[in-house]
Amino acid sequence: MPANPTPLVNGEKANRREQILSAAAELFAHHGFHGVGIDDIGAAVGISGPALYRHFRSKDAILGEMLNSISRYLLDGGTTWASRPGDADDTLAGLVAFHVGFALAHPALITVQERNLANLTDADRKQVRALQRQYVEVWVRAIREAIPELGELQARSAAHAVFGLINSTPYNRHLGDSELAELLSRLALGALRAAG
Amino acid sequence: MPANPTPLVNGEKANRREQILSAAAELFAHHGFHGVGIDDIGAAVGISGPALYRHFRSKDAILGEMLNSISRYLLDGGTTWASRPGDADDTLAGLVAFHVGFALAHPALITVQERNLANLTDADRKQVRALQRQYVEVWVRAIREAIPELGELQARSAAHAVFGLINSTPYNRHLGDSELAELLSRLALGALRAAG
DNA sequence: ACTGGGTGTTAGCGCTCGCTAACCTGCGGC
DNA sequence: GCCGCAGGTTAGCGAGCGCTAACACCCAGT
Repeated sequence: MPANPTPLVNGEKANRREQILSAAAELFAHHGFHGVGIDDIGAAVGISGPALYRHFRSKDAILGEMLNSISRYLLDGGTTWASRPGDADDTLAGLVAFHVGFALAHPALITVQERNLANLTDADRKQVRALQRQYVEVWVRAIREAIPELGELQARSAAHAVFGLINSTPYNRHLGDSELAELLSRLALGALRAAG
Repeated sequence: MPANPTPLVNGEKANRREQILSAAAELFAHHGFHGVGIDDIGAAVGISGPALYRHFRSKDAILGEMLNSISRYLLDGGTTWASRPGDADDTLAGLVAFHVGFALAHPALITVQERNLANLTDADRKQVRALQRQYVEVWVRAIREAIPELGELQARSAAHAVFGLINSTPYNRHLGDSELAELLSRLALGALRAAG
């Protein structure tokens, strides 16, 4: 896990840019990119409308920076966990726990990343897609080492399926955080084990 | 499974309304509700713009009818499978297979239903939510009968997680349909079995 | 033959949106 | 004590949106 990587939105004593990103994430998650106006985002951080342009070049740039930093965070964390010493099962369990932790801590970011890729600038989308592809590759390698009977394509499909499973956190607010984390991890690992 | 329930979008020899719903589903899935204009939808079925209002009262009505029919189809199918005679494991496997089949046949509808609930009219959203809640309940009951050591809340969370898993079909186009169906079913059942 | 409903067209209204322009204010550094 | 800039304000532009109005056409039924 990155040591102190741009705090990745926590809404507390963040500076303006981070405040804006945090508020925008929540709004985009609820209403979709096109459903949120520049004025809405401004209002959510106590300034009004065009003041945002002191901090971001455009509305697209807000989404771009948001998705880029999410993808980079996941890739960095995933890479770190994947390169830890330990056997294949532990590595996979570590990856699962890492992803579950993120999805639990930032359901809004999960939602935005899943829904708003298409609203990115071409350049931003290319970057984000590249990062996401690398993250998937990390998972594919880890899965195939832990469950060798899976082929490349099966492992990739399984990875996407497990992302879908874990990324259900936005719809999953009935259980306490730690109990949900436990459950999701068990479901994810159980699914993968059953794939072999 | 409903006998011959409004064909639920297949784009072939459907009548105008169904053609429109099918095209709109694809567009909404790719660009989001607000990212698609009335003219885009018209163009996709070979008519232009305002002609849509001969078939739907408003753009919101298109989305409303789309999500309503999806939810109703799932609930009907789920209820049918759940009330089949057979032991709890078979029932659960049937539900999984039913949902997998739908997600494979209609990835665009899956995407739209996941992303665009918030863009519905208040009245439509209430209806759709009610149908979805009932569908979840069907699953919760089936899960708890097959895996009695799960509590109500755990079963509900597991249901949402499995939906996320199966609904990964839009990102999952590398494997052939039947192989993917097989894999997703195994993953889903494996996850649930591991939850106990 | 005529009529009328069903289905299409184009023009254009009114509104909202992203963004820019022009201006104001508070404050740290010389 | 003044300057300059960071960060805020309001007014308003141009474009695009959903939707309506007004009109045209085809064809089935009498």
